[in-house]
Amino acid sequence: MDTKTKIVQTALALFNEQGVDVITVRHIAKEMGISHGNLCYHFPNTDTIIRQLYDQLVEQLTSQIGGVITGPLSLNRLAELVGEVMQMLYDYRFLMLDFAGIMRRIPDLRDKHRALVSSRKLAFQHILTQLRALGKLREELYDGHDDDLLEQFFIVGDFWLSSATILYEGAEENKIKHYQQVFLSLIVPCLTNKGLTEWKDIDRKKTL
Amino acid sequence: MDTKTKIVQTALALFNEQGVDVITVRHIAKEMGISHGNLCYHFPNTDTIIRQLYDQLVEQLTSQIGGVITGPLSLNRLAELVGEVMQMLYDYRFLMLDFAGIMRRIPDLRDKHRALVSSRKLAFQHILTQLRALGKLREELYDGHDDDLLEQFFIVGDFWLSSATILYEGAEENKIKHYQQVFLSLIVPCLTNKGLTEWKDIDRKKTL
DNA sequence: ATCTAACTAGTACATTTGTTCTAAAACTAA
DNA sequence: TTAGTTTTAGAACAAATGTACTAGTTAGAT
Repeated sequence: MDTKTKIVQTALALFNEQGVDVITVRHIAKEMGISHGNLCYHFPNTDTIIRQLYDQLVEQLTSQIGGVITGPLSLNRLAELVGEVMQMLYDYRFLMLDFAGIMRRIPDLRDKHRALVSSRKLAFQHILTQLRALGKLREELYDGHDDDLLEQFFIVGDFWLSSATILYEGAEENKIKHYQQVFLSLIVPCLTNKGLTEWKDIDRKKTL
Repeated sequence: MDTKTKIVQTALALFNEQGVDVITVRHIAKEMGISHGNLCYHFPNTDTIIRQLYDQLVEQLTSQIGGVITGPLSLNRLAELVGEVMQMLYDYRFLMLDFAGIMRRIPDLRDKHRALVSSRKLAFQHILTQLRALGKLREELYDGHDDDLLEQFFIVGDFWLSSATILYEGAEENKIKHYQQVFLSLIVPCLTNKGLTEWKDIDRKKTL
């Protein structure tokens, strides 16, 4: 395999295991069994690697989300999407666990992320209107509630992993499913009776 | 003022301004105009200072929350409580912005925080039952929805500041109020018509 | 007045980290 | 082959940091 991609992969693993703040180029080089001089030839510092990893994640996310908002939408499909996105975030969990710190240290990423959020915001808005058109979502409870809901999506979506490392005590393999449920329960109280029945139906099927 | 408390205060200011990860005992000492040897006499390292600051915050929080759950509860009082707690978290924002990292580095704090969360969980559960008894809160939409709601509280409550540093673009003095609104909007879709009218009434009064 | 403990300044040292440089090795194209 | 480019290893250096130590100073108790 290409040294460059191998560096990125090794870095990802180490970041996820030990945290992005304690891993240096020397650690990564040692883990790979190459000299750190060599590593610095490809990536002068860890921030460059982080940038690369972030780009990878964003690429995966946008293609995934983009695929969904074009197709037909059901609550079931929405639930699947959330699960898939969360799995991706989990694969790059080092980013999510130091989000604020990384974004402060690397301003490029902050700007890039804002762009990503804008696109995600549009996607979610699209989903809300579509659900409402299908009679599954209640009307806004007050002016601007949709915006508040979107913000909730972003906070829970970006920081469920941080919260999990502190509070979650269940089995690791159920973690994503658990927080998928927490995320989706943001929207459940906003469903109409029609939407709610559909939702409970999904739930029933899954537990079978 | 006591040197010890002055160290803690200076550290808090520097942590909040520049981030907990870039501030060392030498920085704090320099800012205070004392030798870092002296500072290390009082606090051998920054982690000890962080521990102290965390304890301060927890003390403030518990006394605040404890005061509320004993008294009579209205949605208005709940909104006030959320605002007050958020103000406290803002005063110690360095903690919230590196939450996962700090908790990983200082395991004592993680345990302490879990205890805090347990008590907060009870407090919130208490609030939910009380609101429901007063006919302001809808029944659970599905079995376990209250638990999901509590988790949402904790994620939004602990990480609104992190999200804000990345996404919030409004005026600094409106920040807390904005996220107070986002937090409270978690519960609004779960209100009964009675609760909703009361809620809108608060809103109307505030905007007057 | 004196003794003791608390406090403070400053020094010193080992590690770590980011960064740069040199030179050797491997590879590629003509 | 050969010339040039890319890749690699390793050394070297400055700056920062955690930690420990020494030696003064202060303040309060007896």
